[in-house]
Amino acid sequence: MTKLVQITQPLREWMDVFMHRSMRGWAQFAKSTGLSMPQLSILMQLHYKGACGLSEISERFDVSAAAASQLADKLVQSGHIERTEDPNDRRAKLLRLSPSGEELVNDGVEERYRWMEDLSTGLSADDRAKVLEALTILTRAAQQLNDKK
Amino acid sequence: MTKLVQITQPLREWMDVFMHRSMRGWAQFAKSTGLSMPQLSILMQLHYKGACGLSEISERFDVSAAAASQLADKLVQSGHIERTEDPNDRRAKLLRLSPSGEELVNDGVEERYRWMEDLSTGLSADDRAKVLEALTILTRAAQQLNDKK
DNA sequence: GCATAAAGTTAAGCGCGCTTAACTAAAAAG
DNA sequence: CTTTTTAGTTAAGCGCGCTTAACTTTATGC
Repeated sequence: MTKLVQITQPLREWMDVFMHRSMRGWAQFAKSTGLSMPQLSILMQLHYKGACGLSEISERFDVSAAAASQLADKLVQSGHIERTEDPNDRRAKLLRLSPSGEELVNDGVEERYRWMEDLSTGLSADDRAKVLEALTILTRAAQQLNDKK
Repeated sequence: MTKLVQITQPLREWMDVFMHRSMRGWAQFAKSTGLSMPQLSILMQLHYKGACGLSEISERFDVSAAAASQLADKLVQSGHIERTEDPNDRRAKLLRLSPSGEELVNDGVEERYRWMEDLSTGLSADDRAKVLEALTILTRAAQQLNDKK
């Protein structure tokens, strides 16, 4: 237990800093692009998980099919996504990022990365190596935790 | 430059995992409490930065004074914050978390922490020590970066 | 002391995200 | 081959967050 107590404090401090930073950052980015958070979330989803149908959007974001359809509509109209027919199922539509949508998400993600990269470039080579190793450990642990559940 | 290239990849992977996780988590938490994200953000603010006036809310969230006032209204009505007079300036109001508001934010924060603590408890003592050290380094670096700007 | 600035409130109005309900069309099940 | 399920759309309606505009009250600057 003493080990856990020891690690708890730094863990929490880091999470506070990082969560604050990234949430603020995304909110600002959304505002700067004129997108709402739900719209931006859909773009992010398509970026990270690839093209999918509307029902998948509706499920992952826990909203009605109608809501998903309407959100997608706006994103099509603003040119950020493309809605094509699914060749395997003529009921379904395939949503995918348009080139401009892809660029937009990339810009947002890059902006977010930049802060952390600035952080790491200010470190000594030694510290940077430690951070690198720790993040690799954490990322792997997160994947394992995800797989289990 | 090779050092930077080396660290870039793990940094980005970790950020992807962590940002995803925390954003999803907060969105779900907001939904479960019946609060909107703007409302929750104000509660978080009061939690981390302490009581403040409406003008400060309006400034930090980049919304009009009217918007801030109305949001505060709802939070008062739902019992999450208290709006009292500022003894030093009779124009100003002081917003602070009510006990129930404090509890709500704490619950949300705890929930967020838990994931990361679960992550770290799955690690070997050795890895945990490395993570601990790295996060301490990063937190300090973040504070320095903040101070500079 | 008087004009100006600052803090907050209230009201009208707009777009958005969301829901339910009613619908079309295609796939799956029997 | 008919019934049921699944994917998606459209329309009506609601609450919310936000803005501008008009206003009150208190503090500040000259």
